Amino acid sequence: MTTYTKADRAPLTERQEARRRRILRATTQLAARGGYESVQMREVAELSEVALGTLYRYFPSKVHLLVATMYDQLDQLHAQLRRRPPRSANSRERVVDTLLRAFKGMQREPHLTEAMMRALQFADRSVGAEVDTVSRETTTMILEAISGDEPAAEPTAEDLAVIRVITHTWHSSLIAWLNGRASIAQVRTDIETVCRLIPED
Amino acid sequence: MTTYTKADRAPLTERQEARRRRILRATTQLAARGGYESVQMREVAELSEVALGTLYRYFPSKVHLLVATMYDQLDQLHAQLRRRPPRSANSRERVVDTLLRAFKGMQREPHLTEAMMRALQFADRSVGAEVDTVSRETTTMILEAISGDEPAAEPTAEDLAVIRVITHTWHSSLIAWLNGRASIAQVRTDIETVCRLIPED
DNA sequence: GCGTAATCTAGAACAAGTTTCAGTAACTGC
DNA sequence: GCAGTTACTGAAACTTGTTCTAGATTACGC
Repeated sequence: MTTYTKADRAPLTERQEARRRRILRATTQLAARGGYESVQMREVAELSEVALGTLYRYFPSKVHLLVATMYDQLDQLHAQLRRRPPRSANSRERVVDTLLRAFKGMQREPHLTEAMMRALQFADRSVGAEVDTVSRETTTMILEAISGDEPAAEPTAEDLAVIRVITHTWHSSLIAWLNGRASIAQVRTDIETVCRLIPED
Repeated sequence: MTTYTKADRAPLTERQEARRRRILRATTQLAARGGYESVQMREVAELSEVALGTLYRYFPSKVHLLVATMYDQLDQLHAQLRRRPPRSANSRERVVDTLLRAFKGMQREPHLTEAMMRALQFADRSVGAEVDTVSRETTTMILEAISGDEPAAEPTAEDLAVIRVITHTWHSSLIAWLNGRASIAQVRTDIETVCRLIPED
């Protein structure tokens, strides 16, 4: 069993780590207030007390910054899920529970969610690595929900395909809700619908 | 049965209609050449021989412009599908065929696809109406594939949920491919996987 | 501690989306 | 066919993401 370490990055000095945290905190704060367009690079720099150039050295674009923020938030969610994992009897239910719980959290900070999701969807090739990181973390979370207490078998290609489809639905559906094109009930329905792809156990 | 008319817009004079066409053509051209970032509003204006202000009168933002382009392309695809509809025996297969055929078309113009898809995913509330239009058209296409030659029954809420999930997967999967994060085979797999939600008939 | 290289700062400069405005052209109702 | 309104043009201005520069600061090997 591997330990879950932070994503590998070039090693940072303490002050650098602190700067990085300040930047992410400022981003979260601004995003929570007004969503994607309220995250303005100059404001992030000012609020985190860092020069604009430095901000760009840490995160090479606004999208990188927001995807990193997403990873950060996802990490917190993941930790929370490990503390109190869903307790339903079958894997399908556990996945639905997991996603609905995540959704509930996101409803509490719709602007923040919007900012992160927009960035994630808008990301192009240059953000590939970071998006993959988020994607892997999401996959892990769903896999853990599927396995429950069990030893967590190696996922098959089929499993991974299903998880990809679930993730796709999860993201698009969330965006539709954030844009007022889908109701909360619809998001829930979509999640339940797509989770029917998980074989009963 | 309702006739399939063009999306309703304020009535335009002939020259206005011509301007609109020129703009969309220019957009398609630029997008096909270099994708989302090559569609620059000043260039679109110049290429379509229209003042920048006029461009903005017709399409209030770059995203509006690209979503309108998407609708336009979708319309052509739809017409083509009506001429030569998929002939498979069951609805599930027909939907898979439809989406794979669309995918094949998109592989021919990856930059154009990228531009339209990025815009569609990035669109916020202000583009809600236009995105809905695209969404309805897509839904119609999938519904027609499901019904085949049959009279096309009124879709149930369940049908619509499945179609939403399919559409979500379709879009996200395409984006992942365009960004080099998924292979063509993966897109195909994802489509086949999500289509298992369509009940056998 | 000292010299050197990497990092950080403040601020200007640049790029592309969007807005604005004064003047001209095209349509509409009569 | 004309008056009045609406639409179009060309150009400048404004906004925000991104890049660049010169000088100050910090980290690091010795």
